[in-house]
Amino acid sequence: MRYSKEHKAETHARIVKKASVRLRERGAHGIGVADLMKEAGLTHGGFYAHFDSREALVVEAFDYAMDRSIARRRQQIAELAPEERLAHLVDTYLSPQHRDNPGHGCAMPALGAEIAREGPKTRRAFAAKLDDLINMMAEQYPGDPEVARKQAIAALATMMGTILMSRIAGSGDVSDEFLKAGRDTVLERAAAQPTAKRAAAKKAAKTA
Amino acid sequence: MRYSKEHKAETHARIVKKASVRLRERGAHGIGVADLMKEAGLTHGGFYAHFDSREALVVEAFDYAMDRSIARRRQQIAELAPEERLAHLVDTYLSPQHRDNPGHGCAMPALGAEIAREGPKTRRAFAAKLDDLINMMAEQYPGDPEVARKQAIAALATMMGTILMSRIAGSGDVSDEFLKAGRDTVLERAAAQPTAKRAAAKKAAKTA
DNA sequence: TGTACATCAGTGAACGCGCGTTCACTGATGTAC
DNA sequence: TGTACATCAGTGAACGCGCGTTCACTGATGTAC
Repeated sequence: MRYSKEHKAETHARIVKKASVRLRERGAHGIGVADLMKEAGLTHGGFYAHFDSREALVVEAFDYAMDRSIARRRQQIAELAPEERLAHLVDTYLSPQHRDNPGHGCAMPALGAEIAREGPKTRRAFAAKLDDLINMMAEQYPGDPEVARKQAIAALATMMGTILMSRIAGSGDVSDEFLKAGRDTVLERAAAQPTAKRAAAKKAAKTA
Repeated sequence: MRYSKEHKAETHARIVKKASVRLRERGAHGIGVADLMKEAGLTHGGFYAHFDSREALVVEAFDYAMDRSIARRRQQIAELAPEERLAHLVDTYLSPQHRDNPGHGCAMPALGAEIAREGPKTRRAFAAKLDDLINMMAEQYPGDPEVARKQAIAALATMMGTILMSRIAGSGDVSDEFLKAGRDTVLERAAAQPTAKRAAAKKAAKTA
């Protein structure tokens, strides 16, 4: 072989990584193969030595983006006390930094609508990553796992919707107001959720 | 003139109306000028007698979509008792029908991410429609207008995020679970919100 | 160890296609006389 | 009222451009002898 064993894998990874940023910034249709390759320091012709099609790269880049952001969040909260973790997740997700840097943020609010229009096969791959995200979030809610899952789903929906709205609003006062409303609401709801503990107690009593 | 006075306006409106459906279905980049015109029963050449550019139509079609869905919702709730209105809005927004028919649904979860990437001028037009939506929603929350606005923002964020997630998940059990989690959460928050009345009372006492 | 050959990641020109936009033209109807 | 002209919404061919994809080629390096 021309290059060392890992060379191709490294190049491949570099393309995916750069693409994952640009796709979140510009959308799934917002950037071309030639630009994507130039971003990785290559010319467009070599693209098909790495990917079957442009679409295949989009899927890979999305998966990478989701895996990376979930892993990074897990690392961050691992250092915190359990009761501080949810607040950390919510505060960082609904921060001006996240709003203003879609390229390094959650791929769901950035690409979700475009993903929802893809075929079932592609959508299933994306739904699996959404499930990973829900699971990470559900772990932060104490009590009955079913209730925790429901809370996690609603919390994530609120977070994604808030980021979407705040990005439409730009980055002024109204946009900040949206972020604050989202943060407060998700955290107040987590704090004031009596059903979680009650349901857990009920379930424990039943199974005992 | 060749045609009756209102003829051009009618044609213009027909193009906008059809475009508003297709754009929500396929995304802002998902359909071309020629298809859009064919949809309205015309050929592509006539397009520029009605719009300065493709982009101009996208903005008009989005505005139309938002105005229409807000007006329709207002009509629907006008016939209901005030205490039933919020539940009606939430239930119809988070219904399988809405999830499965983006073409006739809310333009925010369908096009929001693409809109957020446009220039400030375009985005401001869209932000204005988002504000209309927030105002309509806030009217359904009793009590202090500031608190109502905050609740409306969080409720809408949850609703948009839920629709986004449910569309990614497709239309199976998991997707239905998302819709239910969103519905329950928004309505429980509204029911269990003590701050609204307290704040309103406090404000009333202050201004009196 | 040194040499000839095989491999294949990456290059850059080229292709085909679709899309936004332009433009000369049409022809039905309103208007002026 | 009837006739000639002006208007302009709509037509369809054409243009230019960018994009995804293909392909013949390159040349550095691994491998076989």
